[in-house]
Amino acid sequence: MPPRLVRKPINTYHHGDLRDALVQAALAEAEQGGPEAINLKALATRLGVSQPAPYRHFADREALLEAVTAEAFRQFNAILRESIGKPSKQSKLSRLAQTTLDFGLRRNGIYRLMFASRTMACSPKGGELHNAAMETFGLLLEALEAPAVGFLRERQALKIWAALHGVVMLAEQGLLTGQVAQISREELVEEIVEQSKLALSVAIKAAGGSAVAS
Amino acid sequence: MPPRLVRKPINTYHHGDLRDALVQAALAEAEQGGPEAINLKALATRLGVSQPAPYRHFADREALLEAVTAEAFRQFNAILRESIGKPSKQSKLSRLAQTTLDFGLRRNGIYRLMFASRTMACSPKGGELHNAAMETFGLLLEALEAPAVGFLRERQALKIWAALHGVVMLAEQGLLTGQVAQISREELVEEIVEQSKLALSVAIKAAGGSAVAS
DNA sequence: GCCTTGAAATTATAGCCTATTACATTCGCG
DNA sequence: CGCGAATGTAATAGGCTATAATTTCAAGGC
Repeated sequence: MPPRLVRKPINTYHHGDLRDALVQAALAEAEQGGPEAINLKALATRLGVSQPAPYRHFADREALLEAVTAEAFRQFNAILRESIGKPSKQSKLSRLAQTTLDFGLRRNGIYRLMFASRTMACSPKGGELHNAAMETFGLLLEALEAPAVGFLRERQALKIWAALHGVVMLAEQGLLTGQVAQISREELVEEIVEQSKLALSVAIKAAGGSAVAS
Repeated sequence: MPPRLVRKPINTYHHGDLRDALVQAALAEAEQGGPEAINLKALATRLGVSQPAPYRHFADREALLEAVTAEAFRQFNAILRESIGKPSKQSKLSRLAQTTLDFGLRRNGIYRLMFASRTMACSPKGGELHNAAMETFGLLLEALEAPAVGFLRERQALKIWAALHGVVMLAEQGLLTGQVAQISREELVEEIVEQSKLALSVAIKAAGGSAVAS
């Protein structure tokens, strides 16, 4: 990304930084209502420009969504990175997992934009968005401190990712309520983390102790 | 559901069974393109009625989506029930899990309608849709053949559900590809199942052998 | 058999949103 | 200064949801 220069709107005709303003405003909008809450007309009006103005910067609504999603990933990855960076009694994986849960619920609209929208599903495999998501996965992999690299570790990381993602999505859909017990989401995530660590160490031993890397 | 009577469209003015026809047509549409592919105008035209005709049977688009989602759950639950019913070398849980994966990918549009749409998220807790989803969870609970009932079993079932759901969603988003290895989704699901069964038996032992039903 | 009644569908229309086209304004570089 | 590219506006088309007023039809009571 070329650093977009920010100019003051001296005269009202040219906004000065409409592109970024649109992305930020759309992100704020999506935070509450998710992808479907992003309305180009409303955004343009709010930013004080005419309705077609956004089309100077984005080919269509979908293009704006992509830019917003990219920005969302930037923020999310930064938050994750910070969470596994700071020293703590808990393990890196546990911190990353809890941070993901918190983000996924608190900022659910943005989370859905990143992990449950057509924008991502339709994004090509080598593209910016896919790479951003792979960076997220990379952080999870990093947080999964384990002697083994390669297959075993990566498979376990994928399983953790899936479980974590599933908890967030089910919780948001109101489906994480057991019939017998009320179960705390944080506890559930913690169990997933512990269970996964255990399973990985067992798998490593089974694969032959120090003969790691696949 | 009152059994809706099916009449022959002798004269073209009255369709005769528009409500059901709409649900079925919408379900077919969603199968490919998901919830957002459901277009009342197009459905009406295809069924040979005017655009406003659907509003005789559904208050708005959302109401149709709810009916379609309910029908989807009916089908999904029936398929799951069948999968754990038939005798097999594999465990019930394994069969249910693989069936879910298959359904979630093959009929992804419908799956998203059930588990990743605003329709479900906005549906009230005691309502038809929520109950249908709880029935799905009940089948998972049933498939998780374990001596323990209560907390332990339910928590483990929720973790499995989340992991399974996560695998389907991530796979659909094209995010289930590791950096090192190509991993089969079926294998991943199988690992989740095995790992979960193991964890449950460990937890039961730790909780005090036969002193089940925490 | 006719006539009332209500369900189901129709035509017409309004409103919102996306998107395009043609025109206007401004920036900044030579 | 002046010109071209970038940015914004006005006008407009097209699609989808939804509502209002009107029409068609089946069914049952008298």
